[in-house]
Amino acid sequence: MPTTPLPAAFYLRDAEQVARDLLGCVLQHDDGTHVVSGRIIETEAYLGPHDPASHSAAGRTARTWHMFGPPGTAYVYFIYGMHWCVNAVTGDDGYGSAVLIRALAPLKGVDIMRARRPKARTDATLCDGPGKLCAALGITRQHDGTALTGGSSLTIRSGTPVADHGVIVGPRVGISKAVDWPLRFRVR
DNA sequence: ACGCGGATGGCCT
DNA sequence: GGCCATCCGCGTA
Repeated sequence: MPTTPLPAAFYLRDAEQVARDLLGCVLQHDDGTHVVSGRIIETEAYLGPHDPASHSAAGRTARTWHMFGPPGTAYVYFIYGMHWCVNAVTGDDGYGSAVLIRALAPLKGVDIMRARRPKARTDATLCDGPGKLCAALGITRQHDGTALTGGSSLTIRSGTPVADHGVIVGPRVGISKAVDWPLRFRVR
């Protein structure tokens, strides 16, 4: 029996809670030829327009359009002229909160990941960064605005739950505002 | 084991 | 024009 994607109701909660609960779940890309997936081991919450570090703080622009979409939407953006990053939109449609997927532990299609990321020296470094995991899974602009809840090639599915004592909470990285807000979650 | 800087391009002011 | 929710390689220990 195939696993089923997490429903929209899962994402219709505070970004902080969704970020915590996404740990242990599985991000999967099935392009029709290959299935590539990984267990989510690091996330960051971006709370909404009132969060200075959130892309939604600048309002709904062409770039940030899908961050304001319905819960369970993929918000994929291009950064530093080189890298893609993927978020899961949370909260009410139009609100503008999301969870950045920061790292995975490879599960399926490791050989495909290695072909897509020939510079990775070990399996552990195939997906241990937001740009790396998008490269390894083949996530690009084509996934921006698609539903993670099914009907698209990119989905998030339930996995092995992570106990509270197995979660490390800390500040978000790579940002210049609200640098002390403890919204980064990582599997120990 | 760190720290630093170049790559590289879209978007907002 | 400047700023990025990054990655990689090279330098110094």
